[in-house]
Amino acid sequence: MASYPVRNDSRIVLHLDYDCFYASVFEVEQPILKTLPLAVQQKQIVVTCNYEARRRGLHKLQLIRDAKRICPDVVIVLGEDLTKFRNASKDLYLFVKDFVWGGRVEKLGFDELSLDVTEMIDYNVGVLNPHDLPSSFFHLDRTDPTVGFAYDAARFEGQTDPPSPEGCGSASSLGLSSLEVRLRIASHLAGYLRAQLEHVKGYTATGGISTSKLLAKLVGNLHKPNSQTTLLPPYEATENNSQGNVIQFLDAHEIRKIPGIGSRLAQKLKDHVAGDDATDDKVTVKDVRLFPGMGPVLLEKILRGPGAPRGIGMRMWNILHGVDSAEVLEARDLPTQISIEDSYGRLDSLDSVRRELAILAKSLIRRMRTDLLDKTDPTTPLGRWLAHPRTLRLSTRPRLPPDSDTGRTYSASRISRSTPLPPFVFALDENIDGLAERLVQEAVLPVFRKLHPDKAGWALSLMNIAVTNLVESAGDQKQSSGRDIGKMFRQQESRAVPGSRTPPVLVDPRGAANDLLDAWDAWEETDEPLPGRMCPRCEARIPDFAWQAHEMYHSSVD
DNA sequence: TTGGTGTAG
DNA sequence: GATTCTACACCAA
Repeated sequence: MASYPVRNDSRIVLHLDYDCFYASVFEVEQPILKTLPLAVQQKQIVVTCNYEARRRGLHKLQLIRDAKRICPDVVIVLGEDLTKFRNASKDLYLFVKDFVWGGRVEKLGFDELSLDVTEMIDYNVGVLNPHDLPSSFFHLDRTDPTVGFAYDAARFEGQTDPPSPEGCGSASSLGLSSLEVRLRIASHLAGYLRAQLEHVKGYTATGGISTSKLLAKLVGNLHKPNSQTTLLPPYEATENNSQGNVIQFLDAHEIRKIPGIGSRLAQKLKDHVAGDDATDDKVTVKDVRLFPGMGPVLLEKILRGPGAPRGIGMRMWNILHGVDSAEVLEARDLPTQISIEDSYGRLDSLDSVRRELAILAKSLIRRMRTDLLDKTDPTTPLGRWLAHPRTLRLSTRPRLPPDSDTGRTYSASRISRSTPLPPFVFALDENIDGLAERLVQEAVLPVFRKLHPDKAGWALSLMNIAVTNLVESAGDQKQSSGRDIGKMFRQQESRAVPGSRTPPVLVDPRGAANDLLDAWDAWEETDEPLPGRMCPRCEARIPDFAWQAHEMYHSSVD
């Protein structure tokens, strides 16, 4: 017999999805909009619209022209600048995270969260009074028993899938699996969090409750908007339920609807299970799962190819059985890249390119300052860089992809080139416009020529500039990469060059410190005294290997 | 490290 | 498909 994946249902995961998020941000700003059909515009399309607009036939990714024709009184707001969405998203994230023990909240884009609430649920299972489930109290705080909310633990909050037979109340609770109890309690936590989100912050959300990110997200899609769904046990096969609800639930899904299976993977899977003739058929998870010979090995063979991750066969086999071991990860402190882009009808003169690049560069430097600067430290009033991107990337999209005739194969529509990011962009006392102009002149235009060496002939529909390759500054309290800054200072003192009166200063840790740290590691291997010289500004001894960075520090701070 | 693909919202 | 403006993981070279 082939071996089948085994689910680990020890965790409880909530998924939250703010309803039509961009539109809601405007509605919170201007509540009158809630009563009107509202569409958010980027360029010539409706990126999202509120439910009043959907009732009148509008939908996401619709042409503005069509939207106006179908619903002439639609209110249209511009949503190309993502700043306010980014800010609202962060605010809501921090709001929710405050409730969740251990801060186990992961962000998926601007409008979705996954919460690992296992600890909270298991604690609340422990304090349950099995003789009086209807008057339970959910404890949101381990230490203060007054913090929480009353709820009825004999029933599920919101919807379930499959729908729960009415009237299976506390009487049957004796024989209930602990998973059912835990999911029931979790459904009330989800309901509470959604109510808080709505009443405190003004945002409605849709929820999903299950035992993994995958299942919670999928089941959350069942009842939208402003509702929630719990995937009901039994998850495993029983006498009455030959498959278990997880397989039942997943099997009905079209393969493309499974998170992680995009159009490419879906097409490959369809080609194999449906064959070349039946191209229009909807292929479901069940069709793939039960295909003759199906298993991790066949899946690996089907899905292998350029760009496919290793081990994808096994991962896919797991997913087809509802097995998702991916942990809920806390959102990063810092992004791995920041990019700004704009699209254009036709960009074909160097002058217009230069103008647009300057606009993009300004936004990029603004973003770097808002996302990469620590402004909380009073000793550095202008802010302190938490990370220094080392690479600048320019991407463009030619108006027509050169390989557009055959329609058959892929159109790698974007092309890009990179260059080191010149450090002057980190100067905080210069104005952004000046820095942006200089950045375009000295870095972006040279890469542009690398991308488009021909003087003409190109016509661009999109340009994107990004900073990547972020090197975190050696943090003041945080370990930058497992290295102990305090130890470095201590060792340095104990081995200070004889005759130097002042204790040596290594270098300001806000600089790009990684090269220094490497040099330090190398020196630690030796028994040599540390060579260095005095800095007149600091009246301190600076190690030679740190001298260059130390001068940069003065030039950027003074 | 760079340039590109695929996925997501 | 691509339409918008991103962000991330992962691949080969």
